Amino acid sequence: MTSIKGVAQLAGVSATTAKRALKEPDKLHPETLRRVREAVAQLHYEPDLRAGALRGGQSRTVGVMLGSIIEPFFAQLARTLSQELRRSGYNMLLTENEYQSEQELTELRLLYGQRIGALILRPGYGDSSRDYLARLRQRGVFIVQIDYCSPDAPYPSVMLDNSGAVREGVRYLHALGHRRIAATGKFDAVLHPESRSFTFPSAMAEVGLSVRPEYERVIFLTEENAYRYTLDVMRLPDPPTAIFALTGASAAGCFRALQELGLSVPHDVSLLTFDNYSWMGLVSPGITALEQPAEDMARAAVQMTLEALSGQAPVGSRVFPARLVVRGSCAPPAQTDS
Amino acid sequence: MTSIKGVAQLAGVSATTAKRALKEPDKLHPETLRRVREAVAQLHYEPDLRAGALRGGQSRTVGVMLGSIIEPFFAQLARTLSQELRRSGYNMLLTENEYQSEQELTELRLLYGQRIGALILRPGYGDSSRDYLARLRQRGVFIVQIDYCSPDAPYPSVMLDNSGAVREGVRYLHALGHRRIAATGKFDAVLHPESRSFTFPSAMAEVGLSVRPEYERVIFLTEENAYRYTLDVMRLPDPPTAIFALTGASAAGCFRALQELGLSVPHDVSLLTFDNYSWMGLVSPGITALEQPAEDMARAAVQMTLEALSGQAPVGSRVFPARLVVRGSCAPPAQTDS
DNA sequence: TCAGTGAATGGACACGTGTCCATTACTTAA
DNA sequence: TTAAGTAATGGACACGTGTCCATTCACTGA
Repeated sequence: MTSIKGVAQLAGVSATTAKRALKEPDKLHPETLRRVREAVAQLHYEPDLRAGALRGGQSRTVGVMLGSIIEPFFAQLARTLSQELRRSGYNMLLTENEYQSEQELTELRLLYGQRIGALILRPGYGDSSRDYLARLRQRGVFIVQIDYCSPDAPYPSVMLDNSGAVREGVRYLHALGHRRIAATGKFDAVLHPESRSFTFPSAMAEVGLSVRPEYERVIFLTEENAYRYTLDVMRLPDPPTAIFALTGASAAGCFRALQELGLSVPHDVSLLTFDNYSWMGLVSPGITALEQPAEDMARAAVQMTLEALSGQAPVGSRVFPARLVVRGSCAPPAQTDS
Repeated sequence: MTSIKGVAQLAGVSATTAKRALKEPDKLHPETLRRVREAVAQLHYEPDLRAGALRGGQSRTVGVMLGSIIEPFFAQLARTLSQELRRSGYNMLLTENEYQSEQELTELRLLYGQRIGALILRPGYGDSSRDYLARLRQRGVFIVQIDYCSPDAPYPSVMLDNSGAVREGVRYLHALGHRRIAATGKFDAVLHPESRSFTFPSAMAEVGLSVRPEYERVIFLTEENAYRYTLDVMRLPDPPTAIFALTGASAAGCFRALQELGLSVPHDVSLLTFDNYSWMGLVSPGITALEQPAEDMARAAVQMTLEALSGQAPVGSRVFPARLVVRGSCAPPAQTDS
């Protein structure tokens, strides 16, 4: 029983006075303050933040739900989110939905059991948790989306400029002379509702190209699926001269498939990817990548959260540009086609 | 105000009865049960777990402190720890100490503010948090160490068999014919107190070799330091014919340095590493690695935690063997030396 | 002298839950 | 018929904190 009462008893004051020694030391007589502080030190008293939150209605805990902790992009997000929240005295409760709204719903229940005051969310695909999120919001939980936005979700967001990045990538490959370009994954409202795959066809059209139907596959973006996809399209009669990996994880699958096929990058085929992971500088050739500013995005999300929790005016969404990191995996195609 | 009282009021029963509908439905009249359940559904009531923990003295939250979330090994640990704890109804509060006990102390204070019931800890280096950990333990917080043990820390642990793995690695390189072997980092009580670097000299002695003094550097294990270390030792008059990277992160630094020096692996120098990270299969040649069973270790730590929290007898520490994954980065040295 | 002021401190209550004991009504056995 | 037992339910209190109001006392100014 090392509560504020124990401290008060040892210092010979009331619980209220003891608490004031911690929160409003100015209002105390110096001698009283000294006695209370001595008691605190002697008992190593530390307040129970749960009890305070219970009474105050204010929660110092922020829930963070990401797609997959072991993805370097999300790991970096998690680290920066945690650091920034800590710096402001908040705790982070971290979970993952593995990109599925069913799992998200389960995890959200547990988060709300801890009465999180805000939620930083990379939404999963599907609408299983839509109603639950709306209820959370209605109960005062501030929600900000990061990295991906559910369709029609009425919450502010911190996003990469995915459309712009896809356009930049396509322009880059087009300028090198590529005409047959494949992207890992075709847009699909259920399995792959990302704006990257959504934008790809129009980005191609803007440079006067169209996506070959035989390159289009609806896949759930994992390394394994990207691996199989690459094997498939590279065995077509007219294989792509460039592959655009829409996530860092899928790039690993693409690269592995190209290695197994004995294809030389960038001589036989060019590879461009989202996310700048450290291994991309270690392989030969290095992979040219569209880097996401994960730390900046995390900081923005925390800032929006803190502002909302302190009752400030609602802030708008934020969009960050990608940065093209040129390495050696993209080059003009060996044989130009008409 | 969607508390149990609201539910009780709507169902026309007392708060006690409403609670029983959730915890001991057998003790209720079927009709009453139905009414309460209807009220729960209508209000979307979900209990505040903090309040329950406050009264019950029992915390359903486990603190997890790791070295660095963005290290794949720790990321994998975090994922499995989270999943296993969730499965048993526990929440995970995740933090990192960046290998330093000073930061660890700060984070521990915040964790204890949430009254964690147990702590799964990869300790940082130094003794800044030793007393605080002892106090936590005294207050009933179960503590289990994972991946690394502080010297003299009286807590159970879940460890890799680091000594055995180092011996296996050295024997493997020795059997290939290597005599000049360098390990990233010399043992140091402050900067690098790991048993891997501690064991390395005796493992060498067991196969009749000694560590060349000019290979020995005390370094804090980061990718950058391993990079510089490799540049240094490979420029010596008698450079090593094999480098033993003691962590996956340092392996990246070693590999980058070898690339920059224009050295061919394994022709000019062999590379063996701890941790089997996915990029190690993508580079050419693939890196031969001593894999840690991260998932098994996480499951063991959770099991020990749950047993301790349920008041069972204290369990002993557990040790897991490493698994040698042979790829292409180790081969006999080009020129044998006497 | 007295009302007014401000500093210093204490006490009661509320937050939402779990635990313990009390109460009511109804059934069963002697 | 009565005592005992059981099922079903309700009420009071405690956990550790924050908030609000009350109390005491000394000091100031008219």
